[in-house]
Amino acid sequence: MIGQAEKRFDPKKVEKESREYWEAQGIYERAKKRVEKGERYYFLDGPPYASGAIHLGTAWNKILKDVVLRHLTMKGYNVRRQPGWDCHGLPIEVMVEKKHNLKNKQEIVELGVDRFIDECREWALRHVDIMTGQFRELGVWMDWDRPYMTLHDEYIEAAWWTIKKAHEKGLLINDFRVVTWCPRCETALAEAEIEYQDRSDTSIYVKFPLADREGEYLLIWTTTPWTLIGNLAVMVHPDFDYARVKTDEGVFIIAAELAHVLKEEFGLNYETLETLSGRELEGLRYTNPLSGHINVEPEGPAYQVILADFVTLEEGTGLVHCAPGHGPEDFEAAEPYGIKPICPVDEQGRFTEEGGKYTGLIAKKDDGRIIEDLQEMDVLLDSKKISHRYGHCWRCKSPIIYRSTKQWFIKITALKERMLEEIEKVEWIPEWAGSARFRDWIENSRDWTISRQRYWGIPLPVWICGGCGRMDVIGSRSELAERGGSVKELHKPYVDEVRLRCGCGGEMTRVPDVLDVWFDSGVAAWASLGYPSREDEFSWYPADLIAEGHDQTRGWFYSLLGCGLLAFDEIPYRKVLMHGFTLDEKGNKMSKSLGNVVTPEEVVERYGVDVLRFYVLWANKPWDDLKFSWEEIDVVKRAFNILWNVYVFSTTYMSIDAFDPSAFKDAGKHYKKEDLWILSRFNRLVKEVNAAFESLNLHAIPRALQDFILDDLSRWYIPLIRQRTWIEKDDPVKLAAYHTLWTVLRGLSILMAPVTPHLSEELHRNLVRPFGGAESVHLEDWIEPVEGLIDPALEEQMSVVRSFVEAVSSAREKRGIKRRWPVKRIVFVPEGDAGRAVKELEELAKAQANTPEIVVVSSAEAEDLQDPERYEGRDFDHGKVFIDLERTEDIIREGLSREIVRRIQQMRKEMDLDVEAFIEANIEVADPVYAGHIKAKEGYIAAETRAKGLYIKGAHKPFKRSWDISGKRFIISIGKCG
RNA sequence: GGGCCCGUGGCGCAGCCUGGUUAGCGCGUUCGGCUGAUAACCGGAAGGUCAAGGGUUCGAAUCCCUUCGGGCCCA
Repeated sequence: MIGQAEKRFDPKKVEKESREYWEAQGIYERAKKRVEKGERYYFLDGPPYASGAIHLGTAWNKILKDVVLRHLTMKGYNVRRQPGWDCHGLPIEVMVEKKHNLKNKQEIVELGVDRFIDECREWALRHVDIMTGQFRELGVWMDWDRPYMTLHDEYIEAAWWTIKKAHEKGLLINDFRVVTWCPRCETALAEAEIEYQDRSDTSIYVKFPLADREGEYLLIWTTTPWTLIGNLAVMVHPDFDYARVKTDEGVFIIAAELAHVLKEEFGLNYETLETLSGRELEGLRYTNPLSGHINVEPEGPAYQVILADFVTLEEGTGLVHCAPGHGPEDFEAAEPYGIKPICPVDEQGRFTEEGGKYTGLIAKKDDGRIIEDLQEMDVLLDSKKISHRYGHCWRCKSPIIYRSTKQWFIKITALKERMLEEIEKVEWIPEWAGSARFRDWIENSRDWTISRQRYWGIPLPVWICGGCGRMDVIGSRSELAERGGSVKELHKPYVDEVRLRCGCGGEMTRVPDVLDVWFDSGVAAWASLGYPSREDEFSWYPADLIAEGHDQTRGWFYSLLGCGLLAFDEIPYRKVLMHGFTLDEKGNKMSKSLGNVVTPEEVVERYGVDVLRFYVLWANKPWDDLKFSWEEIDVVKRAFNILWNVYVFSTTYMSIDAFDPSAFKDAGKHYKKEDLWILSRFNRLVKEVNAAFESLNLHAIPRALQDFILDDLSRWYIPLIRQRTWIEKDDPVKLAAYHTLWTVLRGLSILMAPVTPHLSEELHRNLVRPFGGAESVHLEDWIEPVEGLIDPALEEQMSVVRSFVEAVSSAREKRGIKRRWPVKRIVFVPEGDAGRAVKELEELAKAQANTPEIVVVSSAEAEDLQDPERYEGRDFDHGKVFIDLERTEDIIREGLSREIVRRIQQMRKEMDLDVEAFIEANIEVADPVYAGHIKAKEGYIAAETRAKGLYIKGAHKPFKRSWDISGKRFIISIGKCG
């Protein structure tokens, strides 16, 4: 039977009990078992990086996923919900390096690569455990004991197989490329691994002397002086105008539009000699003043003016220095001219032998030395500090440099058109995530450099023959074995020891690189299914849904797409829910340095998990950024409190009466208007919630729930049935109210289960489970609306009555008449159908307006109500109400007795009496007229307050209070009976 | 420089796709009320050029264009 709920909502207690119940009864496993024959639904979890603790953003991410998946499970889908972990890569390497205080790669080798790898693995696994615990604490239901991890051999094989596919398609290329490079980590970085931050650098204006014209110079500007060593050309825009200007420092060539800086910045007077288009400057030869100091001869027609469309007039001089070895755009601009890059900078950013005079200097760091030289050569026009955005390594924060190196890359640009076709097949939520944001990213995409010169990652499965140079790509462990290579595990350094025999008789060794971690996660759609090592789970493919933050546009959404095209010529997911970032209250990024970080743990500590879950859905649309606010979360908690109060109210009476919903068969016959109304509202809510789930407009779910619970259920329905709950015995009028309330609460427990799994379980445990319900709310069938119960006409009528009652309240307030005091009658001059609404629902309208009589009249008949002594009128949306102010003796007696009742109830409560306890009461008032009033209502007062004996001016009872009612002094005393 | 998102009372957000009542909700402010679901809650009031300008339309917060401001990503 239904038990009395705890008076106070204690989320932690509720959550602990629900959690323990699930554990003890294996509810998660049973929920999966229940739908194992259902239609399959492949959800693919984006693997969080196993580097540390979860934060609010990752919590939000998993909560969104959990809500959607719980709902699908209740709908009967056989949902795959395997969590994933991104375990390789530089961040973990950096952690281990820090632990051993390692400065560079050489020291890793000295420590031992095998040991280093072991520690990286250990680090990853430990953090997977920690983070798993944190996700579990959020009530997230996933297969925590069988996650996919990128470090498993089976997973690595899937990546190898995919690389092999790329090779077969001719898309795996090994060539020179200008790549972003971290000199500390000594590796290439992907675009996704670069963080842009403001930094201060020296920018310089340099004069490049023209070859055949004494005293005439190209004027260039740069923020990276060290790259001048690799300068091989100067770029101009073909369509811009360039001016030859005469100054005291010589003749300069500068963009016509920017010539004014000569005067403004350097105080040089100038005179324009002629204006030429960029096109006319093409081929003009010049001398790089530093070229004499270096020890490398450039290939091709270097040191000339070349054309490039991307030159702008935003800053500088409109002539851009071109170092093809140190800028991808420079590289591309120089290529058509046959100018080959030089790159006299090694992995650590140090100038090599080729750097001649500059050998040993550090790129970027030693800009000052180069500037000094330029000064000495009298080609430096100016230098100044500027602040600009510059790329930094995402892990160690070192400023990146560009180097031209031989790297392995996927020629993804060849697939651009296919990618654009494929994204059309996907349902994007919101729509613009695909059609605009992702499309734009793809259109601007470049080839994907997948090789990294590091240790902790998936080894590149490429072996090259030392003899003939033949290259083989190995697709699996078994293929490796067939070629005679056995290996303990597929990581470095073990896999590096494998030598293969080449057809030419030579020995093949592995390319020592590992893969970009984005490639790891890119293969997740089949790697997590164990494919191609095994095929037993592959029938799940492709993924029905992925859900990640908008940063993944350039990350996972993209790597999945790219790898999907390599492997299966298709996009490997069908639907994408893209969500936002979590920000602080002011909309700033949460960061340790700003001290504004809010952790999921502290929110849970203060409010409980269900409130957090509800809040992150409720606060805004999933795809907008979430500004976390303690005040807002407090609002959510208050709403929970109100729901809990409804629950307490319900169980208080249901438990006293031992209400059994399953025994009350013909409830329908006894339903009153308000019951039908709340059932109509409830079914409308079900429709709304279902539509919101369907479209993944997840914010609409908690908002609809909250509106229903607060506005319809707590503020209106409960007051309407309050009188009925006080009826003694098994009156069907009361039982019908219970039954209605029970039906709504049962439905709510199911509707809310995906969002607030713990609280729902508590409601379900007490109200539903004992009466033929499933053993957990999460084992219930999802709820569908009953269209026949939705009654728009009744809802409209009720809405009229609500505003009618509000208008009456407003009129009362104006005259200072409390709601407790009845008014003799109410005259209503309706507009439209409003009169009918009030008549149809007259009984409850009278009760709520507290009047024995409501008269509906035409506006003509209302003419004689203009007496302000007698009537107070009020306009509202549906007409005008007049309250009759006449205070008859009946009214005084009624109002007075209700005042007394309310005081006695208050005193009962202060004595902490049971709701059912009986009392004796004594009332004393000096005025005999008032004593008479009370005497007249004796029966009513006694019944309402459960008083067996009610005395007027009798002996005092133990608990005595003095009250002022309508200016009279009353002394009331009560005592518990027997 | 490019792409995208956001801009609605003091604050936080719905509504916009699919144009049509007096633009909703919560917080806050203020006044009042209620009291056996109340360490709660309820109601009234004040408070809005729907960022600005232009256009389409009988009608624009909603559709289109431009501008401004904020954010993210890219260059």
